[in-house]
Amino acid sequence: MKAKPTDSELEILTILWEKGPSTVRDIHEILATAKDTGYTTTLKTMQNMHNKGILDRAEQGRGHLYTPSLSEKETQGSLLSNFVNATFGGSAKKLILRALGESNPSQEEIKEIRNLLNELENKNE
Amino acid sequence: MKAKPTDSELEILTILWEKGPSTVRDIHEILATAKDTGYTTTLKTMQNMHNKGILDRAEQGRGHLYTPSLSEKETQGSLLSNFVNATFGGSAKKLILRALGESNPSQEEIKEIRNLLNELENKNE
DNA sequence: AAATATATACGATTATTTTCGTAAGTCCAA
DNA sequence: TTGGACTTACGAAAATAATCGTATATATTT
Repeated sequence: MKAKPTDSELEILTILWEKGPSTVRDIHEILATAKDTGYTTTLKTMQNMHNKGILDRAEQGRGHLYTPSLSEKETQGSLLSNFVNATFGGSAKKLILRALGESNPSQEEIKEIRNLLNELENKNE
Repeated sequence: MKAKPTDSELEILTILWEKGPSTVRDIHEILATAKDTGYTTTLKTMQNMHNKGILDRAEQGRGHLYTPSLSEKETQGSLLSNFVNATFGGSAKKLILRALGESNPSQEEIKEIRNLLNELENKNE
């Protein structure tokens, strides 16, 4: 029953997925290359996330080391399911067809998707 | 440069996509079956959407008839692109693989997706 | 015509999100 | 041992979203 991250929180999660357990300083330095924001803003947001149960933290020297309390996959899955319901009336097929149509998948990517389709088909037998 | 709809606004857009041009009353009656909310709340939200340029409206009798100012497809496309960037680091492939893995596509749906993959492949030649 | 029903407009309240200033503690170096 | 660099905690302001009450106008019914 974890809370859904806000947009700002998701930015931080994305960095944590990429970099692994990090301090506020670590996150802030990366965040600050992309947008103009103060250190205490990043700190506060991460504290909020910790209070909501979105991030775990451990003592490390003077400060803390933060990690997401759910895995990248779990969080993406829950956001995806939410998004499909809200935007595509719950139809994953519609979302997939639209995403395929609008992205420009390479031959390699098309192959990967085909492979997964084959697997899914076999599972259904 | 249209504003991104909020969650509440998206609920209303979804009904408009389904029902076509509607009055506040029309929308509210449908909304009220799914959640406990007051008429003036629905009215205010639709007025906000009109002010933001998300909805157009025309006089009809005493009241107004509202229509989305962008098509269902345009809005879904823009929300999708936003979501892929924020949640899947911009990788449509990742989103598609995840959506396929977590939904349970029927044989029929798998077929449709394969067809689209074939089309895309031919286009790239 | 008077009462009733229905529509909009508007402002106010509450909740949530985003932002940051300031205080206070800790560590290290001059 | 004093001062700077860095940390967290806390609170509050500012921005955005969601909710609804009340006033007003217009139509419908009796």
